[in-house]
Amino acid sequence: MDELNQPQAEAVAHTNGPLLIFAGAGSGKTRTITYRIANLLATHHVAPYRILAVTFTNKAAGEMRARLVKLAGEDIVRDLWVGTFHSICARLLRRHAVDAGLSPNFVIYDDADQKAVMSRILKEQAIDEKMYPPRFVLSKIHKEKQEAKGPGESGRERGFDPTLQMLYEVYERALSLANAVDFEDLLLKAMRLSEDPKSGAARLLRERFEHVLVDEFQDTNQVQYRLVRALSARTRNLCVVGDDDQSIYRWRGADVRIIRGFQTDFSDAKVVKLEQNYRSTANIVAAALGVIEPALQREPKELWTAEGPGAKVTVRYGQDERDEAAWVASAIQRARNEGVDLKEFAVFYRVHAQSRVLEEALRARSVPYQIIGGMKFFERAEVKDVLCYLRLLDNPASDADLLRIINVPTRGIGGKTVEKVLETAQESTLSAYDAVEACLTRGELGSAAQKKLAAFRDLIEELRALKEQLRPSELADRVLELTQYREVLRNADTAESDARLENLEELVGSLQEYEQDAAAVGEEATLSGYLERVSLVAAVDTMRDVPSVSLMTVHSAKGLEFDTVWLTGMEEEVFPYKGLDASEPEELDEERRLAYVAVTRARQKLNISHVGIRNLFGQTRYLAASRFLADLPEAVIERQGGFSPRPRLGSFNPAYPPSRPPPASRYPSGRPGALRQPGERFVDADAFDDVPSEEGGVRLRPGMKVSHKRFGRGIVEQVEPGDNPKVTARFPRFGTKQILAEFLQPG
DNA sequence: TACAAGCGCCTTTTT
DNA sequence: GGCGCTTGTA
Repeated sequence: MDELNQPQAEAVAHTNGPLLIFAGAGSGKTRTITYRIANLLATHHVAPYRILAVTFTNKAAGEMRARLVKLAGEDIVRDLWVGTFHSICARLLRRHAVDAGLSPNFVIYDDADQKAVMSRILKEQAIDEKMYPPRFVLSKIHKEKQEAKGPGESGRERGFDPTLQMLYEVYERALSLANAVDFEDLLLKAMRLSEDPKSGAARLLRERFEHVLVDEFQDTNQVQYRLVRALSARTRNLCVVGDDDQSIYRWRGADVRIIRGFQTDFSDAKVVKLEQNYRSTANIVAAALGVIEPALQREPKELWTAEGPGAKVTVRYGQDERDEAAWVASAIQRARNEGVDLKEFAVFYRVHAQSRVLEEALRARSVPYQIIGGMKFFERAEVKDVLCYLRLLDNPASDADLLRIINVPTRGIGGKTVEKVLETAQESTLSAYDAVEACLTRGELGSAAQKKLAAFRDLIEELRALKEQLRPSELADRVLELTQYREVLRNADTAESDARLENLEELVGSLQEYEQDAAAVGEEATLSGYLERVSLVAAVDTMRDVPSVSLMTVHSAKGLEFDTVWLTGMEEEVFPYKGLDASEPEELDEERRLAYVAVTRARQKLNISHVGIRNLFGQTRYLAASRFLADLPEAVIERQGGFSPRPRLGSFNPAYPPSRPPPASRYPSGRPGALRQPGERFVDADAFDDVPSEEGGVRLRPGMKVSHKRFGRGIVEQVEPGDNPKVTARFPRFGTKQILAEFLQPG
């Protein structure tokens, strides 16, 4: 215990009653929590299954477990409850499903599933999607759920018109019929269950835990707060750890006032402040404080460090995003040539859309990188398809899954037939799958449709029978066989269909891995268990421990640290992000906190960059330096490439003109079609020299990478010259296609 | 019914 | 620049 400083030791030793730990960035928070738990286990002999520790990501949970194994031993750690809010809630709900109004095999609908459900509802209710975009409706509903408001409780005074009200009700009914929950439901249902004064299950829950610990407490929402309060109500041993300066999930319902008001709710709470930073150099800490201090509201505290100043923070002004990417990538390449481990490098940006240019620059220099977030493995079309089969087998009531795979791979069941099935489901309040059966019995379909639908029903029934006898991974394998998914891809026989096949084999592999994990902790490997695990992976959970640079959004970077960090895109409208509501100063504060999180991730060296012109979302914009840069203390920074504090909109700062005007192709909206003449930019029919043309366009030839609006990236196989050149190209998700060259972009 | 093409829409951050 | 819905054709 003598390795801990004074406040850390206090936080470990205070084992009775509410405890609030304000843990500044880099103040040894994880270490403190780990020691605290170890102390509870070893000194106070608390049974491990009576300790609940909530972390923000599965990765953080894994790391905490790993540390505890060293301190307390594997056998003990196995019985601890460690996990994210969502995974803990899912676990509790499976145990007490009936009390929560679910069956234990409930399915978790992700964003795409939820949107599909809502789109269908809008169609059924004949509501114009333009007036009520599914995403908008869902965001309204989620907001209600985050504040524990049911469909009956969101009146007009909360900005809920009767239509929204109705949609909320119908959506809830649809999920309930499908035995499905969304992310908010996991929390809300667990909270309702644990608060229920009458239910026996609730009493069990409330008596279950002796100690409850919550990490990243500044990012909890009302429902999560009520849940942990209920779970710790008996002993009041609730330990919360967080830093209000790092609260960055307001848009997801997180309420920074919860941590700030904790002492009001628990007037006897012991408060400990960890303010010594052990992570970063003094210059970086000074930069971080410069960024956070102007925030309107903060809990009073001061981060300090005993470290030396270290290198200055580099602030670089660049011409455009390509220039920025080249700067980042070549610096990383140099460091790599000197033998530095790329694992210690990270590049941050505000939005995912900024990653592409960085990727290209890194790839051009053969620098290995990994992108955290963006398109996940489990969101790939073929992987999601097979998961939907598995989900349907696990829970046939799940309409969203049935609708996705009823004609995948294509088996001749068209829109008409599906419509008929849905009508039947609607009329008789059946699940879509039951409605399939009903349609077949009634025999109102044409004979071809009847036959095909019956074949589908037989397929699902056969698989359902197999489900009882096989392990999940074996079942997945049978799905690939019996649906002919594998066969269809094999027949396509392109490099890309091979890639899809590989993804599917990887999916089967991930099921096997799950079975091994389950065996290791002595649990039964169930399909539900696997599907739940897949639904609740965070972006950082997929981060691999390999020697490569990590690219991620600042949000994903929370809780991580690296020796060297590049913080890119520090411009007004990008960071702070433009869509901010000017009437809400709290939103600007949150952007500021986000910048603070970014800066405090770096241990040794921080590089910040901003540019004058940026292409984002297909628009070219002239950007001023982020206001947050002006808050960096001049003494700790060194500038490169000059500085443009506030260029006027639409003009360059005369001191730093770009060396060449942006190419015309950068103005898609201003000059549509200027470079879009078929044959001019993309294809030269008679000469296949790979000489880039003046405009930066490239001639197409076999073997070249191209991208298509719908099919994504692919490879050119053949080019058919002519006035209207045609190209045969292969696309990973769609196979080989013949496409007019004008619809292809190189790269 | 399947597929290619056309068109309009959006566009933060994520469990 | 990407996605999903609609339209036209085989």
